[in-house]
Amino acid sequence: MFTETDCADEHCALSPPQAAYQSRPAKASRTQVRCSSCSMRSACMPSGFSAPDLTRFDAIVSATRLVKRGDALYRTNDPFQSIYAVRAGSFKTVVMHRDGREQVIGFHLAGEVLGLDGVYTEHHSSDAIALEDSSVCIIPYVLLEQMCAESKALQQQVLRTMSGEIVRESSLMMLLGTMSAEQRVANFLLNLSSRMQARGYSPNEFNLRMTREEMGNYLGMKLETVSRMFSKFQRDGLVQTRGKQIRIVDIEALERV
Amino acid sequence: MFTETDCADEHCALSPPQAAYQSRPAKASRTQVRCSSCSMRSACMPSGFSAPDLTRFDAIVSATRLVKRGDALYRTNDPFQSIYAVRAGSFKTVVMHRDGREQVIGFHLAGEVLGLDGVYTEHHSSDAIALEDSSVCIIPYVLLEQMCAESKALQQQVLRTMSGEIVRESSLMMLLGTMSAEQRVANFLLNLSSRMQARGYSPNEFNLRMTREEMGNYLGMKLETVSRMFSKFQRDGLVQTRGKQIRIVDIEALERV
DNA sequence: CGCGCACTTGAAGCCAATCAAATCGGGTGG
DNA sequence: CCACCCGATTTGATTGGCTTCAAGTGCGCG
Repeated sequence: MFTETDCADEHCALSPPQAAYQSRPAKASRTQVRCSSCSMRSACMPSGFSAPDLTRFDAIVSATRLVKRGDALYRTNDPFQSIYAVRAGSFKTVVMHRDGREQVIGFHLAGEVLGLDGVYTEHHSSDAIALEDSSVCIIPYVLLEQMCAESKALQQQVLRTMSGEIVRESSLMMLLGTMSAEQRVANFLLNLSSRMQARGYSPNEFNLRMTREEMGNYLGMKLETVSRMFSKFQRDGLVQTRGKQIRIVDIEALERV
Repeated sequence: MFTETDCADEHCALSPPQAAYQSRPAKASRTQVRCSSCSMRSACMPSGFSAPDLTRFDAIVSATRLVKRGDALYRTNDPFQSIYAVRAGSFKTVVMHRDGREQVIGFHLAGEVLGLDGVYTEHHSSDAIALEDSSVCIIPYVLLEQMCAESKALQQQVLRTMSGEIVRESSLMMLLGTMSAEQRVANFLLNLSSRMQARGYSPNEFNLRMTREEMGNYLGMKLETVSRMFSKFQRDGLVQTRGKQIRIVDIEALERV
């Protein structure tokens, strides 16, 4: 929900280099962006918004921010002020263990929301790192809260989004708690595939924006194991990979794993 | 948040058997219960509620329901109508894999909320099973939504609760993704310990309400492994166990694991 | 061109799962 | 009250899957 994109870019790096990327702390750009004309809108705001709702919402989402590959949108313990919608690019969110090991909580594509973890304590409890040069819409939380009191549709949407995050995390726990390495990787690819499809890309062929290690940190396994599973799927004719390029050859077989 | 208990019972089974337990689908009892006089209130509604807020909230939480040990409060795909606050007793929430393996998503003690997963699709995405004879406060979601539009404090509280659930699940993912069996069990005991303490019980000595298998399904391991870790901690003088009774002897050592 | 980083692949080791058996404990019926 | 039963738990022996360690390859970029 809540994203805006006026550029129909390739969901990879930001399309034209309209401005030099800023380093943190970055000033947000105030170029007029509009949800009403955003190409991510269908992914971002699943219907139900009336025209006046949309107009009001446009008003509070007046800024965007560019985040360079590898940079943080926010970090653990940063004070919570806004949630973000990915306009273009992609992010990972990560929680760190004291010993340095990290668990990737999620990968976030264009049209998805980031930062809801901060509502609880008013501080973020994870790091959000850009996997590529990316841009986000900034949604100041106090304004969102305020608008929720005024618009029933928006309130419902916010609650639904939060609940969706809870459900998403539940199924990741299922994956981490009960599945074999092979099943985890298959599951991961299928999940990415359907999300790519929902964004209008081919579900069978796309680019992985994260490293094997990041996938491993997401799936609860080592990068070598991820690599081995990719090789195995390739041997068995389920996928074809070349580095970060992936082509899903036999989606049904992948589902049966 | 949102629990009520007028009986200061032993956080285990329901205190006096005031009524025969009903089987599902159960009619909710309409005995007058009040958040304002609820012993779980501090755990349930972390301050910030004005007197009028509280009164209004009392009005929508007018019913409770008894759930017998082993029975479901709701099941996956049940239509979502209410969220629940545990008044007395305890629950597990579970998601099932197609092959029958199950992942326990959480254990819920008195004063904790259940059912937020249902907001997303208007159907529950997990089963909630009572670990012992328990009772819950029923909070009809449509009324809650409505009241959220009227009370800023309540709206904030609901959003915070949801966010808290997201954060809680994140740290469980961290556990499942990165920790050894030993660390998982230690972590689990410490977590329970602090929650018992928050409820006014001894943090060092309490009853485990779930079986070894349920702990294993929560921690992503087999019941035998859970048992072995308990034995190991006992050998090393960190805890003493006798069946479901547990006494934490060396909490610092447990934290260092 | 060559450096560094990401990735692949092989071999060995280890932790947790599996299989198996014994014990405990609570509840029941004789 | 006691014998018995069944589920829960503990413990041991073995297996297997994933990690660890190590070496080598591929590739983008300065």
